[in-house]
Amino acid sequence: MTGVETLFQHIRQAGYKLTRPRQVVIEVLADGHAHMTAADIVSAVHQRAPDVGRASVYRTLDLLVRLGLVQISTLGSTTTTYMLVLAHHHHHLVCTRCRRTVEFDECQLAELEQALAEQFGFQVYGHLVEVYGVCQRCQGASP
Amino acid sequence: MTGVETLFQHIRQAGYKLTRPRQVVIEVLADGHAHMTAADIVSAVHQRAPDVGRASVYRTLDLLVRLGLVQISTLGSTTTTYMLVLAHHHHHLVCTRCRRTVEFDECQLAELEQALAEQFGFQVYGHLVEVYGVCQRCQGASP
DNA sequence: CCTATAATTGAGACGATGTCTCAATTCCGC
DNA sequence: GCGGAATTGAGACATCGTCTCAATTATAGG
Ligand SMILES: [Mn+2]
Ligand SMILES: [Mn+2]
Ligand SMILES: [Zn+2]
Ligand SMILES: [Zn+2]
Repeated sequence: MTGVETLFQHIRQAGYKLTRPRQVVIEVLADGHAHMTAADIVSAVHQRAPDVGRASVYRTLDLLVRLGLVQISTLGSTTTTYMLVLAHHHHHLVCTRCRRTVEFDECQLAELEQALAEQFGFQVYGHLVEVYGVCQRCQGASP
Repeated sequence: MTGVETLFQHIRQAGYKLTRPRQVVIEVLADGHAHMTAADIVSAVHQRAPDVGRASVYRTLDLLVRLGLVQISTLGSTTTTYMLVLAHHHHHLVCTRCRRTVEFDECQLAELEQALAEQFGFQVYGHLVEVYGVCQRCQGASP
Protein backbone atom coordinates (compact mmCIF):
# COMPACT_ATOMS: atom_id res chain seq x y z
CA MET A 1 0.00 0.00 0.00
CA THR A 2 2.44 2.62 1.12
CA GLY A 3 5.21 3.11 -1.37
CA VAL A 4 7.62 2.33 1.42
CA GLU A 5 6.95 -1.38 1.06
CA THR A 6 7.76 -1.13 -2.62
CA LEU A 7 11.13 0.36 -1.78
CA PHE A 8 11.82 -2.38 0.74
CA GLN A 9 11.15 -4.92 -1.98
CA HIS A 10 13.53 -3.17 -4.37
CA ILE A 11 16.28 -3.39 -1.80
CA ARG A 12 15.84 -7.11 -1.34
CA GLN A 13 15.35 -7.90 -5.00
CA ALA A 14 18.60 -6.14 -5.69
CA GLY A 15 20.24 -8.57 -3.30
CA TYR A 16 20.71 -6.30 -0.31
CA LYS A 17 19.66 -6.94 3.23
CA LEU A 18 16.72 -5.02 4.54
CA THR A 19 18.34 -3.67 7.65
CA ARG A 20 17.02 -1.34 10.29
CA PRO A 21 19.06 1.69 9.15
CA ARG A 22 17.84 1.20 5.59
CA GLN A 23 14.25 0.93 6.71
CA VAL A 24 14.41 4.06 8.80
CA VAL A 25 16.09 6.14 6.12
CA ILE A 26 13.43 5.17 3.63
CA GLU A 27 10.66 5.95 6.10
CA VAL A 28 12.16 9.34 6.83
CA LEU A 29 12.39 10.14 3.13
CA ALA A 30 8.80 9.06 2.58
CA ASP A 31 7.35 10.98 5.53
CA GLY A 32 9.51 14.09 5.48
CA HIS A 33 9.31 16.98 3.08
CA ALA A 34 11.21 16.84 -0.17
CA HIS A 35 14.64 18.40 -0.62
CA MET A 36 16.11 17.19 2.64
CA THR A 37 19.84 17.60 3.09
CA ALA A 38 21.91 14.73 4.39
CA ALA A 39 22.04 16.47 7.75
CA ASP A 40 18.25 16.79 7.80
CA ILE A 41 17.95 13.09 7.15
CA VAL A 42 20.53 12.14 9.74
CA SER A 43 18.70 14.10 12.42
CA ALA A 44 15.28 12.78 11.42
CA VAL A 45 16.64 9.25 11.47
CA HIS A 46 18.18 9.92 14.83
CA GLN A 47 14.79 10.85 16.26
CA ARG A 48 13.21 7.58 15.25
CA ALA A 49 16.21 5.42 15.93
CA PRO A 50 18.96 7.05 17.98
CA ASP A 51 21.09 3.96 17.63
CA VAL A 52 21.49 4.28 13.88
CA GLY A 53 24.91 5.62 12.97
CA ARG A 54 25.60 8.60 10.79
CA ALA A 55 27.74 6.63 8.39
CA SER A 56 24.95 4.18 7.72
CA VAL A 57 22.67 6.99 6.70
CA TYR A 58 25.20 8.12 4.14
CA ARG A 59 25.77 4.57 2.98
CA THR A 60 22.06 4.02 2.58
CA LEU A 61 21.61 7.23 0.63
CA ASP A 62 24.39 6.17 -1.71
CA LEU A 63 22.76 2.80 -2.17
CA LEU A 64 19.36 4.29 -2.87
CA VAL A 65 20.86 6.62 -5.44
CA ARG A 66 22.71 3.78 -7.14
CA LEU A 67 19.50 1.77 -7.26
CA GLY A 68 17.73 4.71 -8.82
CA LEU A 69 15.23 5.02 -5.98
CA VAL A 70 16.47 8.37 -4.77
CA GLN A 71 17.63 11.39 -6.73
CA ILE A 72 20.03 14.14 -5.85
CA SER A 73 19.09 17.70 -6.61
CA THR A 74 21.04 20.87 -5.88
CA LEU A 75 18.62 23.57 -6.99
CA GLY A 76 21.50 25.47 -8.49
CA SER A 77 23.53 25.71 -5.31
CA THR A 78 26.17 23.43 -3.84
CA THR A 79 23.86 22.02 -1.19
CA THR A 80 22.76 18.58 -2.23
CA THR A 81 19.32 17.41 -1.27
CA TYR A 82 17.68 14.03 -1.66
CA MET A 83 14.25 13.09 -2.93
CA LEU A 84 12.41 9.86 -3.58
CA VAL A 85 11.99 9.22 -7.26
CA LEU A 86 8.52 7.78 -6.69
CA ALA A 87 7.38 11.03 -5.08
CA HIS A 88 5.25 13.51 -7.00
CA HIS A 89 7.22 14.19 -10.16
CA HIS A 90 7.96 17.85 -10.77
CA HIS A 91 10.76 20.24 -11.64
CA HIS A 92 12.11 23.57 -10.46
CA LEU A 93 12.59 27.09 -11.59
CA VAL A 94 15.33 28.58 -9.43
CA CYS A 95 16.39 32.17 -8.79
CA THR A 96 20.17 32.13 -8.57
CA ARG A 97 20.13 35.40 -6.65
CA CYS A 98 17.90 34.60 -3.71
CA ARG A 99 17.49 30.82 -4.14
CA ARG A 100 13.73 31.13 -4.24
CA THR A 101 12.26 28.22 -6.19
CA VAL A 102 9.04 27.58 -8.04
CA GLU A 103 7.81 24.08 -8.75
CA PHE A 104 6.19 23.14 -12.01
CA ASP A 105 4.80 19.96 -13.49
CA GLU A 106 5.32 20.42 -17.22
CA CYS A 107 7.47 17.58 -18.44
CA GLN A 108 7.91 16.42 -21.99
CA LEU A 109 10.92 14.24 -21.46
CA ALA A 110 9.23 10.87 -21.86
CA GLU A 111 10.07 10.68 -25.56
CA LEU A 112 13.59 11.87 -24.92
CA GLU A 113 14.07 9.19 -22.27
CA GLN A 114 12.81 6.59 -24.69
CA ALA A 115 15.11 7.79 -27.47
CA LEU A 116 18.15 7.86 -25.21
CA ALA A 117 17.39 4.41 -23.87
CA GLU A 118 17.35 3.00 -27.38
CA GLN A 119 20.28 4.96 -28.68
CA PHE A 120 22.67 4.22 -25.84
CA GLY A 121 21.34 0.98 -24.42
CA PHE A 122 20.56 2.49 -21.05
CA GLN A 123 17.75 1.39 -18.82
CA VAL A 124 16.42 4.83 -17.96
CA TYR A 125 14.50 5.44 -14.75
CA GLY A 126 14.45 9.13 -14.07
CA HIS A 127 15.62 12.61 -14.83
CA LEU A 128 16.23 15.99 -13.34
CA VAL A 129 15.30 19.34 -14.86
CA GLU A 130 16.18 22.68 -13.33
CA VAL A 131 15.64 26.03 -14.98
CA TYR A 132 17.66 29.02 -13.79
CA GLY A 133 16.98 32.70 -13.84
CA VAL A 134 16.28 35.80 -11.79
CA CYS A 135 12.96 36.10 -10.07
CA GLN A 136 10.79 39.17 -10.31
CA ARG A 137 11.70 40.46 -6.89
CA CYS A 138 15.43 40.20 -7.58
CA GLN A 139 15.33 41.84 -10.99
CA GLY A 140 15.16 45.35 -9.64
CA ALA A 141 17.59 44.96 -6.77
CA SER A 142 21.31 45.57 -7.05
CA PRO A 143 23.02 42.43 -8.28
CA MET B 1 36.62 37.55 -29.62
CA THR B 2 37.12 34.98 -26.92
CA GLY B 3 34.05 34.64 -24.79
CA VAL B 4 36.22 35.50 -21.86
CA GLU B 5 35.97 39.18 -22.66
CA THR B 6 32.21 38.90 -22.65
CA LEU B 7 32.31 37.49 -19.15
CA PHE B 8 34.60 40.25 -17.98
CA GLN B 9 32.06 42.75 -19.26
CA HIS B 10 29.23 41.01 -17.42
CA ILE B 11 31.14 41.29 -14.19
CA ARG B 12 31.65 45.02 -14.58
CA GLN B 13 28.18 45.74 -15.85
CA ALA B 14 26.81 44.01 -12.79
CA GLY B 15 28.77 46.51 -10.72
CA TYR B 16 31.61 44.29 -9.58
CA LYS B 17 35.32 44.97 -9.85
CA LEU B 18 37.20 43.02 -12.43
CA THR B 19 39.93 41.74 -10.16
CA ARG B 20 42.82 39.43 -10.83
CA PRO B 21 41.29 36.40 -9.04
CA ARG B 22 38.07 36.81 -11.00
CA GLN B 23 39.92 37.04 -14.28
CA VAL B 24 41.97 33.96 -13.62
CA VAL B 25 39.01 31.86 -12.51
CA ILE B 26 37.15 32.78 -15.68
CA GLU B 27 40.17 31.99 -17.84
CA VAL B 28 40.59 28.64 -16.15
CA LEU B 29 36.94 27.78 -16.71
CA ALA B 30 37.17 28.81 -20.35
CA ASP B 31 40.37 26.92 -21.09
CA GLY B 32 39.90 23.84 -18.96
CA HIS B 33 37.66 20.89 -19.60
CA ALA B 34 34.06 21.03 -18.47
CA HIS B 35 32.89 19.51 -15.19
CA MET B 36 35.76 20.78 -13.06
CA THR B 37 35.39 20.43 -9.33
CA ALA B 38 36.18 23.35 -7.07
CA ALA B 39 39.45 21.64 -6.18
CA ASP B 40 40.32 21.28 -9.88
CA ILE B 41 39.71 24.96 -10.37
CA VAL B 42 41.68 25.98 -7.32
CA SER B 43 44.69 24.03 -8.48
CA ALA B 44 44.44 25.28 -12.05
CA VAL B 45 44.17 28.83 -10.79
CA HIS B 46 47.12 28.26 -8.55
CA GLN B 47 49.25 27.28 -11.53
CA ARG B 48 48.57 30.51 -13.36
CA ALA B 49 48.58 32.73 -10.32
CA PRO B 50 50.01 31.17 -7.18
CA ASP B 51 49.18 34.28 -5.22
CA VAL B 52 45.43 33.92 -5.64
CA GLY B 53 43.82 32.61 -2.49
CA ARG B 54 41.59 29.59 -2.23
CA ALA B 55 38.76 31.54 -0.66
CA SER B 56 38.67 33.96 -3.57
CA VAL B 57 38.19 31.12 -5.98
CA TYR B 58 35.15 29.97 -4.03
CA ARG B 59 33.87 33.52 -3.76
CA THR B 60 34.26 34.01 -7.49
CA LEU B 61 32.48 30.78 -8.29
CA ASP B 62 29.59 31.83 -6.09
CA LEU B 63 29.45 35.17 -7.84
CA LEU B 64 29.52 33.63 -11.29
CA VAL B 65 26.71 31.29 -10.34
CA ARG B 66 24.62 34.12 -8.95
CA LEU B 67 25.17 36.09 -12.14
CA GLY B 68 24.07 33.11 -14.18
CA LEU B 69 27.38 32.81 -16.00
CA VAL B 70 28.32 29.49 -14.46
CA GLN B 71 26.20 26.45 -13.71
CA ILE B 72 26.57 23.77 -11.14
CA SER B 73 26.08 20.18 -12.16
CA THR B 74 26.40 17.05 -10.09
CA LEU B 75 25.89 14.31 -12.65
CA GLY B 76 23.79 12.42 -10.14
CA SER B 77 26.45 12.23 -7.46
CA THR B 78 27.28 14.56 -4.60
CA THR B 79 30.37 15.99 -6.26
CA THR B 80 29.56 19.41 -7.61
CA THR B 81 31.24 20.55 -10.80
CA TYR B 82 31.18 23.90 -12.51
CA MET B 83 30.68 24.78 -16.16
CA LEU B 84 30.40 27.97 -18.14
CA VAL B 85 26.88 28.54 -19.37
CA LEU B 86 28.19 29.94 -22.65
CA ALA B 87 30.06 26.71 -23.38
CA HIS B 88 28.70 24.19 -25.84
CA HIS B 89 25.20 23.49 -24.61
CA HIS B 90 24.50 19.83 -23.96
CA HIS B 91 23.04 17.45 -21.40
CA HIS B 92 23.93 14.16 -19.76
CA LEU B 93 22.77 10.63 -19.50
CA VAL B 94 24.28 9.19 -16.34
CA CYS B 95 24.70 5.63 -15.12
CA THR B 96 24.06 5.71 -11.38
CA ARG B 97 25.97 2.48 -10.93
CA CYS B 98 29.33 3.28 -12.47
CA ARG B 99 28.98 7.04 -13.02
CA ARG B 100 29.71 6.70 -16.72
CA THR B 101 28.11 9.57 -18.61
CA VAL B 102 27.02 10.15 -22.17
CA GLU B 103 26.57 13.63 -23.57
CA PHE B 104 23.73 14.50 -25.88
CA ASP B 105 22.55 17.64 -27.62
CA GLU B 106 18.80 17.14 -27.92
CA CYS B 107 17.10 20.00 -26.15
CA GLN B 108 13.53 21.11 -26.55
CA LEU B 109 13.36 23.32 -23.52
CA ALA B 110 13.30 26.66 -25.30
CA GLU B 111 9.50 26.80 -25.31
CA LEU B 112 9.36 25.67 -21.71
CA GLU B 113 11.79 28.40 -20.70
CA GLN B 114 9.68 30.95 -22.50
CA ALA B 115 6.48 29.73 -20.86
CA LEU B 116 8.02 29.73 -17.39
CA ALA B 117 9.45 33.19 -17.87
CA GLU B 118 6.03 34.55 -18.71
CA GLN B 119 4.12 32.61 -16.12
CA PHE B 120 6.37 33.40 -13.15
CA GLY B 121 8.00 36.65 -14.19
CA PHE B 122 11.49 35.18 -14.18
CA GLN B 123 14.28 36.30 -16.44
CA VAL B 124 15.45 32.84 -17.50
CA TYR B 125 19.01 32.26 -18.64
CA GLY B 126 19.74 28.59 -18.50
CA HIS B 127 18.76 25.11 -17.47
CA LEU B 128 20.12 21.75 -16.50
CA VAL B 129 18.89 18.38 -17.70
CA GLU B 130 20.22 15.07 -16.45
CA VAL B 131 18.77 11.67 -17.31
CA TYR B 132 19.50 8.74 -15.02
CA GLY B 133 19.64 5.04 -15.65
CA VAL B 134 21.83 1.97 -15.82
CA CYS B 135 24.26 1.64 -18.68
CA GLN B 136 24.52 -1.46 -20.80
CA ARG B 137 27.67 -2.70 -19.14
CA CYS B 138 26.17 -2.40 -15.65
CA GLN B 139 22.88 -4.08 -16.50
CA GLY B 140 24.27 -7.59 -16.31
CA ALA B 141 26.53 -7.14 -13.32
CA SER B 142 25.44 -7.69 -9.75
CA PRO B 143 23.79 -4.59 -8.38
C1' DC C 1 13.84 -23.01 14.77
C1' DC C 2 18.85 -22.92 14.65
C1' DT C 3 23.09 -22.16 12.70
C1' DA C 4 26.67 -20.56 9.56
C1' DT C 5 28.28 -16.89 7.09
C1' DA C 6 28.64 -12.98 4.51
C1' DA C 7 26.87 -8.43 4.64
C1' DT C 8 26.30 -4.63 7.30
C1' DT C 9 26.80 -1.71 11.13
C1' DG C 10 28.38 2.00 14.83
C1' DA C 11 31.91 4.67 16.63
C1' DG C 12 34.92 7.88 15.93
C1' DA C 13 39.30 9.06 13.73
C1' DC C 14 40.25 11.00 9.62
C1' DG C 15 40.16 13.58 5.25
C1' DA C 16 37.94 16.74 2.21
C1' DT C 17 35.45 20.64 1.37
C1' DG C 18 33.75 25.07 2.16
C1' DT C 19 33.28 29.44 5.27
C1' DC C 20 34.69 33.24 8.13
C1' DT C 21 37.46 37.03 10.02
C1' DC C 22 40.16 40.89 9.55
C1' DA C 23 44.13 43.56 8.43
C1' DA C 24 46.19 44.60 4.01
C1' DT C 25 45.57 45.43 -0.79
C1' DT C 26 43.42 46.63 -5.13
C1' DC C 27 40.44 48.43 -8.44
C1' DC C 28 38.06 52.37 -10.22
C1' DG C 29 35.56 56.84 -10.39
C1' DC C 30 36.95 61.21 -9.73
C1' DG D 1 47.38 60.21 -8.69
C1' DC D 2 43.93 59.93 -4.70
C1' DG D 3 40.32 58.30 -1.82
C1' DG D 4 37.51 54.89 -0.31
C1' DA D 5 34.67 51.15 -0.82
C1' DA D 6 35.16 46.57 -2.52
C1' DT D 7 37.90 42.79 -2.48
C1' DT D 8 41.58 39.90 -1.14
C1' DG D 9 44.86 36.27 1.24
C1' DA D 10 45.93 33.65 5.08
C1' DG D 11 44.68 30.38 7.86
C1' DA D 12 41.70 29.21 11.74
C1' DC D 13 37.51 27.18 11.84
C1' DA D 14 33.19 24.69 10.75
C1' DT D 15 30.83 21.49 8.11
C1' DC D 16 30.49 17.57 5.47
C1' DG D 17 31.47 13.01 3.97
C1' DT D 18 34.57 8.69 4.19
C1' DC D 19 37.18 5.01 6.17
C1' DT D 20 38.52 1.31 9.37
C1' DC D 21 37.55 -2.51 11.99
C1' DA D 22 35.65 -5.22 15.63
C1' DA D 23 30.91 -6.32 16.73
C1' DT D 24 26.32 -7.19 15.12
C1' DT D 25 22.61 -8.74 12.12
C1' DA D 26 19.83 -10.49 8.25
C1' DT D 27 19.07 -14.30 5.64
C1' DA D 28 19.62 -18.85 3.32
C1' DG D 29 19.79 -23.60 4.17
C1' DG D 30 19.43 -27.63 7.04
MN1 LIG E 1 10.28 20.35 -5.13
MN1 LIG F 1 29.48 17.43 -20.40
ZN1 LIG G 1 15.16 35.93 -6.47
ZN1 LIG H 1 27.27 1.86 -15.74
